[in-house]
Amino acid sequence: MTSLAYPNFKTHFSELFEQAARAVAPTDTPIRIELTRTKQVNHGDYSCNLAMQLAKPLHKNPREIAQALIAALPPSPYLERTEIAGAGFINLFLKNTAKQQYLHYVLQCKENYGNSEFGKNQKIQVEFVSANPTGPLHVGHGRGAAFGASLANVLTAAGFDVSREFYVNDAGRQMDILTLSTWLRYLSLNGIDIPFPKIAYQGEYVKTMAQLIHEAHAQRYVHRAELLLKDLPDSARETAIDTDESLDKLIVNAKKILGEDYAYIHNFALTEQLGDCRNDLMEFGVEFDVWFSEQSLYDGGSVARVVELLQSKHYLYQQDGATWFRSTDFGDEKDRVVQRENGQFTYFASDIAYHLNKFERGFDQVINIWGADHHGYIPRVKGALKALGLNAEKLQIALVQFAVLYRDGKKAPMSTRSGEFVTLRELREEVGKDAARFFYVMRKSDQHLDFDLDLAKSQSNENPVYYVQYAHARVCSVLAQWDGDFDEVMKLAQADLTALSSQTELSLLQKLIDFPDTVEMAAKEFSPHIIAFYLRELAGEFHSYYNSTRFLVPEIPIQHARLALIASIQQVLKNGLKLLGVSAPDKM
RNA sequence: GCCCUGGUAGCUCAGUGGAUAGAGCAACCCCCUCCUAAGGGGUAGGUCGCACGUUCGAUUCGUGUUCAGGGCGCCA
Repeated sequence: MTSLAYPNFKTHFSELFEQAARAVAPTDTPIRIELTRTKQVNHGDYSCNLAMQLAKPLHKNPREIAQALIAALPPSPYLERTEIAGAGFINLFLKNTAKQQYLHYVLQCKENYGNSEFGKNQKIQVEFVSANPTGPLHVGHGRGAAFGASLANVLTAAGFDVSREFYVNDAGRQMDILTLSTWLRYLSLNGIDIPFPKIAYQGEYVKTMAQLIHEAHAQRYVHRAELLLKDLPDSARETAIDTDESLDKLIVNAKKILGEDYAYIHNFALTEQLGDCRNDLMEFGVEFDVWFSEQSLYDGGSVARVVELLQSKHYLYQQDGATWFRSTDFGDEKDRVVQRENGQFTYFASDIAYHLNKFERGFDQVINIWGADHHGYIPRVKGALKALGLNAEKLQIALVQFAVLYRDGKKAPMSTRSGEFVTLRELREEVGKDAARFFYVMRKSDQHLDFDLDLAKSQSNENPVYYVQYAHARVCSVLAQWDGDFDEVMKLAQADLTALSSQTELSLLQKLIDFPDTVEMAAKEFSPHIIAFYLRELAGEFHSYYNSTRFLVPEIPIQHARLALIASIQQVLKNGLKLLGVSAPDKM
């Protein structure tokens, strides 16, 4: 192998076929070079269907075309032979030496192996989680977090310039309800008891915040109950409020009574909850580059401005006192309100401003990760972008289905009512970060996920997380027992590798070669689960190898060659697990 | 009613316009004087929901149909 600037074999062969096609077919023939990995060993390593594609435009027998293509194929130092098979497949057989020498490349790249230039450094934003900071994250948010973080890692590895963003809904009515809830709990601590509204935040964490405020400021925010209940029906003194209308009145009264103190409680609750959320996510291995405040869009006038902009483009109209956006012009089912009768902008309005802001920041691509229950929201947001004259294609929405927890074979309740929901923190405490991260991305994101808590906790061969991690630990253990030092492991990159010639070894080599393509595929398809499946397959082949073959054999060339192979496997397992946010332990 | 998803082995799920449709679990049989058995080997298990169409070729694409889950607020 003269050039150690190791190519991606798929790309390399694609280029050769491109040239061959030009020699065989007229230049204006539309061609799509498709190289796929074969499933069966006797079909070689890669397969190309070009001859069958060309059969129609060239009016020739595919096998005949295949022969012509092979004749026109420029020579490659990595290619052992080609074969025409079946209806006209061209099967490519890699040289064993090409596969063996490839290990040098893997060991040189180390933690960078698997990375590619696929994304061409394009700026891409991934916005995910973006949960209301009104309480702890629950297991539904967990899936969005695990998916988004893994996707962002995969995109980074595939050569994109990724920015991870959390949109903080710090402006809406939900924050007002949290503020009110906190204050009511605080009043209760001070002996002023008003029946706690059924639709306010019930969780214990609200009481905790109230306690903290009480400890820091004693009676400073105490006011008479009569003032708070002004304009509300007399029944509110005895029975808890359960309508949105009454709750809104309470909020209005609270703002009036507290004046500037309202902002204090609001900010206190926001800071507490956001801090808790950030902390929770950090412990889950999920971090963000940007925390974007919704309130800032109001403060800076962006929301009002974007509404005016739509107005000037005649996409808005008045009806029933509200201002509507003509989203039906862009394929939505109905028009949507941007400004309510009471003058307040809707969440949709700030969302338009937010998306405009994203586009103004110059991303080549913007990805929103939403819960699947938001799918009906897509046409109106894209519609708004089109109305603003922006390229809505740049925005892609990845929908994540909910996860359903199973315990003892039965659904675990996941209600958000009355504060009794399973939090992400509880899940992490129960099954651990690694199992949670892995299980969340084991399935395609747009599929329902059955999360088996017992399986995730089990320390057995049934647990796929341990299966992969164990493969890594096993390699570590072998390398630890080898009486060479760490520098010698590096020197393995110089080992003579021709000893790696068994079917199992060649298959493992090919599996390692596949890793960058797998990462690229996962990035292209927004599908980190592909990495999880890949890792399980690689671990499986390794375990099988481990059981069939001894590595620490007396013959040094064989020993070094095998150690180079398992060291490479170790590296790829580690790199892959890192993409998923799962640790690669040395010992288990 | 309209709009999304999905229906693949007993269960949970991958997969692809192509060559004999895969994995894990469960079931059954086997393997530790041997680098971690949290492992491995083997057996068995399928009309890829149903029908029609496009194609040289469909489990994959399209249409219809059926079943299941979700979504359709001046909520976020």
